[in-house]
Amino acid sequence: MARGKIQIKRIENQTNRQVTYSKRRNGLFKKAHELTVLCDARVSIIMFSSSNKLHEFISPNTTTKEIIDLYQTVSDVDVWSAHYERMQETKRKLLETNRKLRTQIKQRLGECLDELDIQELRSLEEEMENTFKLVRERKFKSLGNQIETTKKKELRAEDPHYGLVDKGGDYDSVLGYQIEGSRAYALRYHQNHHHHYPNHTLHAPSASDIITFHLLE
Amino acid sequence: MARGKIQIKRIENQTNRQVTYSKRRNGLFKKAHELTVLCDARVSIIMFSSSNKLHEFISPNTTTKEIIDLYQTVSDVDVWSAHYERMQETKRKLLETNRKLRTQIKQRLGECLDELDIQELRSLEEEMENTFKLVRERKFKSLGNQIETTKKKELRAEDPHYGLVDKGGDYDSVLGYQIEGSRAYALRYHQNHHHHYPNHTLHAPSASDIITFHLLE
DNA sequence: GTGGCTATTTATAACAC
DNA sequence: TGTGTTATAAATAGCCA
Repeated sequence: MARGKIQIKRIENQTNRQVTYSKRRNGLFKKAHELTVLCDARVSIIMFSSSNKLHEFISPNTTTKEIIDLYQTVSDVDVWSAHYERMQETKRKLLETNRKLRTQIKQRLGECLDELDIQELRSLEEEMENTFKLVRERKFKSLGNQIETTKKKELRAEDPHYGLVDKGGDYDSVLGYQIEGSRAYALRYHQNHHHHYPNHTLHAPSASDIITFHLLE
Repeated sequence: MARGKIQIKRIENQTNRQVTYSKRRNGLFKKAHELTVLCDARVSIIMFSSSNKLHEFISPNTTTKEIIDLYQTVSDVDVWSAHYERMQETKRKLLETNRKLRTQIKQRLGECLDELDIQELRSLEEEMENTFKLVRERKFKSLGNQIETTKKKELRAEDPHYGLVDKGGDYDSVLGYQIEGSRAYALRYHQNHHHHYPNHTLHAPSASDIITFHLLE
């Protein structure tokens, strides 16, 4: 018998509280189940007792994970906000950094020069010249190494048939530029011209040079 | 009047179902609230109607996020894994792209040339020369514009005091080109292992797990 | 989609085993 | 701890606004 009006107030007696928790929990779950069936709704109840024991109810034909996923999608209270927003922010910054890097590369391909002022143009000009020289040097060195290697090889093979200069003149056809990267995106740059290098006696101009940058998104 | 025994079976009448949903939902929430107060428990109810409308109850002094976090920790249901992994993958790709972009810029500054083969060096050399020319042209054009502007200004101001050549002759001493966007990002993952409770199937941890992403500079 | 109303059905507090 | 009983409080279906 429910003797006397029930006070909605914390039950101080530990035992009574525990008993009430158990009974009312069952009542709540029963109601939830009825609601599910009667009204064709999906209900998730997650509860922790004062002693931190977990009990849950979930409507048949669904899962707690589903409900929570849906909850997150539908509600603006994104439950996972702390992590989510931090990761979103990180992503935003990475994309921004990425964008800047792409711009810089474009400028080094001679594009988007409108955005630069005179000082920047001057610096970029200088940079291009410097790097051009560095790369040329490096190329010579690389060529030299290859020639050395080839020379030694040929000597070892006792095969004096080929001349060194001829060997060197054919290098353009030796190596194929390998394009790495699957998801080709962003920027692609094809070049197809001959170039004359006034101070460059060793250079053997190729039929076509192709430079391709595949930048992943 | 509760006329007749209630059948726990889907209410086919759309209107009645809606009304019952509304009323029973309130009843359920009321019960949940009472349980919260009487038994000092924490309850989260998330429900979706048959028309996919979201309704939720959450005990005072807590949040749905708290409950779900705790639920995830205690139960084996990894509620966030899908989102988490998706974002991790995105971040990983962005960082990788970033790294490649940086490498390309470095190569255009004459660094990291060791990684390039002879063909790549040749292409890069050509690129540098081309861009150098383009930038130089652009610079001249820009300078020309400035000189024109200055000339007109001075003519208008009737101030022949300054020579045009002197005006333009000092540009090289101005600021160098700054490469920006060279910040490095890194990701840290902290997780406190929760306690193991051998005798409890489900129990709340005393310390919650924390996942933190640090954006490093 | 609420907010009464009322006859009934349900839930449950207190007690007992 | 759990389970049952019972007097009473609450919930609520159907109806009207």
